[in-house]
Amino acid sequence: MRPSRHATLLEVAREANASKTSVSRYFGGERERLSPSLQRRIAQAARRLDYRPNQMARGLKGGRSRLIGMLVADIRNPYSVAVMHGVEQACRERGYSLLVGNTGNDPAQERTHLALLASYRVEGLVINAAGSPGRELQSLADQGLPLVLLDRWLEEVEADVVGLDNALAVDMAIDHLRRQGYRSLLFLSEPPGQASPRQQRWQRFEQRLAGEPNLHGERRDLSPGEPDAAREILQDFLAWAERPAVLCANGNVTLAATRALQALGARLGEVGLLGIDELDWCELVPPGITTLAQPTEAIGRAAVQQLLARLDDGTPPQPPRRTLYPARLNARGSTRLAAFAKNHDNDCDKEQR
Amino acid sequence: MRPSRHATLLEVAREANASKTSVSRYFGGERERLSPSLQRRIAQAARRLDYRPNQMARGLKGGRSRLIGMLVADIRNPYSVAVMHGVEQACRERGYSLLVGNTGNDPAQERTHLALLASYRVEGLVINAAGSPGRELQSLADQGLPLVLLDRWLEEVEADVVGLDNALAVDMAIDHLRRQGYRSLLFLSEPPGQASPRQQRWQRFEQRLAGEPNLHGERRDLSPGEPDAAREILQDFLAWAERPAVLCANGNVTLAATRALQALGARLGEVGLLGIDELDWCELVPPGITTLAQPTEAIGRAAVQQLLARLDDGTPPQPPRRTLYPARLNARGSTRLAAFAKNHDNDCDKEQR
DNA sequence: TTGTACGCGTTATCAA
DNA sequence: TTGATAACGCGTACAA
Repeated sequence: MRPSRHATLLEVAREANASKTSVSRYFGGERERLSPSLQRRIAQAARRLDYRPNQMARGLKGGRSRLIGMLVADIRNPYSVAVMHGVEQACRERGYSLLVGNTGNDPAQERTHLALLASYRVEGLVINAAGSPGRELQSLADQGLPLVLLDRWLEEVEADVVGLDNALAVDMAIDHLRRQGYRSLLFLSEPPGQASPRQQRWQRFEQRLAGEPNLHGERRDLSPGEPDAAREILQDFLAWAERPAVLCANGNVTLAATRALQALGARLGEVGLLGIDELDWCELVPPGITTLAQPTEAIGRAAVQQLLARLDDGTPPQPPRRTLYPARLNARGSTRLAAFAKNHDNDCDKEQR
Repeated sequence: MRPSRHATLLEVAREANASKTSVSRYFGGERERLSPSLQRRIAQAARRLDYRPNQMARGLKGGRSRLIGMLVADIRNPYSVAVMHGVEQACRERGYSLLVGNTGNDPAQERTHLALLASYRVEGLVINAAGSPGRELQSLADQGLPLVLLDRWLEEVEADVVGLDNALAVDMAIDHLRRQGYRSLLFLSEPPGQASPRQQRWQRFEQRLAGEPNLHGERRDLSPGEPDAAREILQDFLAWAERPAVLCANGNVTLAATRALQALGARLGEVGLLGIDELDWCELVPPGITTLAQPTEAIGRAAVQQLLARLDDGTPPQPPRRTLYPARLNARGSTRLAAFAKNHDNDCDKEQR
């Protein structure tokens, strides 16, 4: 049997002894306009032939594909998946389907996928971009395709942005660590590259530490090529740091840092550890790893909402809009320095809940 | 600007002073048949108008949507995501795009999504089903739509199956635990319900233990409703069991069991712990959790390959085919009873590598 | 090598 | 309330 032999609108019409138009109306949500008997005939015929409207043909005629496209930088990243979950839900609720492309952080694949999604005439695009196919994106935006950038954003593209309030998150992290009594902060990140959230987090960190004479801070990057880099960096850091704590810029870094600290035999808490991004295992590794959780699902839903708002909007294009969400602090054992209080005189501020 | 104003084939043809046919050929992969000058003219015109072929119209004409549909039971399950990654890669490599639906283990949503995917005329369907929309699936299969069932399978549906060799996996688990010196085995699972892999794993477990007089085994189910169930079950188990080990039927269970064991203050290794499904954190929780990893990416790729094989196949329908992959054992500290050898006389067999 | 004409399955417009 | 007909954007015989 070849790919599929589907019944068509016309066949249903014939079977029901009705016209194409009536059948179209029946399935197009205008049943009320048909007489009960006609409705019954069509319903029966459609059931007999196992008819399903062809969304492709629909899209062709009406220009509405009912498709939302999503570009994901790394589908194996729990953050991306969590957001995708929100996107998918919101889409379904509003009657859209989701066409996803995983780009594996490869700009070339990003372009390919972008072209592909465009060719399916998606009505909106949610993008978690790796490289910056800025030109391609802008060209799509110019054609009137609503765009939402997730988390990372590109200055050169005119699009809405939805993501985490990175400055606030870093503030929360620093405040928490300071209150817990840590004094030396290591900001551990992957190379910022083009990825704006990493840059923002680092910038805020730098900025905040300039205003905190009691805190010492530095930043180190984890290049993906060198698996042992984390251990060496942390070894250096622990060698001189007093009341040290590590602030991990994302989930990957938290994983690497946790491994490295374990390899070094460090005790979590005595060495502070706080990660941005919440992960399943964070409360599992004793004594629990403190995290700043992103409201991933809300972010995903907000992205779709933005998209559809633009679609429905008849007014001239609004200026790009930024929707930023606050992180939520999950305080756990890895930042409970007090548990190790020994020779430190008691100069930690109180943790306020 | 309304949704999009796209250039059409016809406009390009006019702009290039050529015919529709030539432009169609240019983009349909028959450039060689056009004279160099014509090619140039078309290329330029297309670029000027930022033309992109409309995949919808293409699909309409040729009956080839170039779309593969995938139904995922739970998109936040790392196993599902890992397989999806393989599926997506394989699709892209063969020029297909992936339309995904997350069903959240809800049969109703499953049906909805199925209808949706069908309406986009996907050329094949990869299904990780929760409930069993058997009738709907069979009806799609009858229409000639190639189906691949992932992991869980439905007896009543005539479709290919790709997944883990569950019997072999359980064998590997039991052999490993026995060799390490464990004698009391607890098979911890979510309620099997319709999900065939859980049933298979449990059946094999039962079967194997019947033939092992030295081993004692039992099974308990973790109902999702009661978060503390795991702790109680394990407490009971540890109260009587000698050289106890827990075999977790999937990643979720491993997570719950690990939490519960920690809450009970049990030491991993002294109490054996082996999970089916590999997860990021498994090597992180000291002393490392032993797992049986599924070759998720291979499974995803195999699913697509099956699908496309059926598509290309002109011969009459072959009987459904099962492709089963072996698991890979990651032996870690959580099953190293030897580390706790004290009063046990040394009757553990040697672990063979 | 290039162009003409028709049909894919659907919706929109208009007329009955 | 119903039906006929013309698009939608593209592929493909077939003819030139």
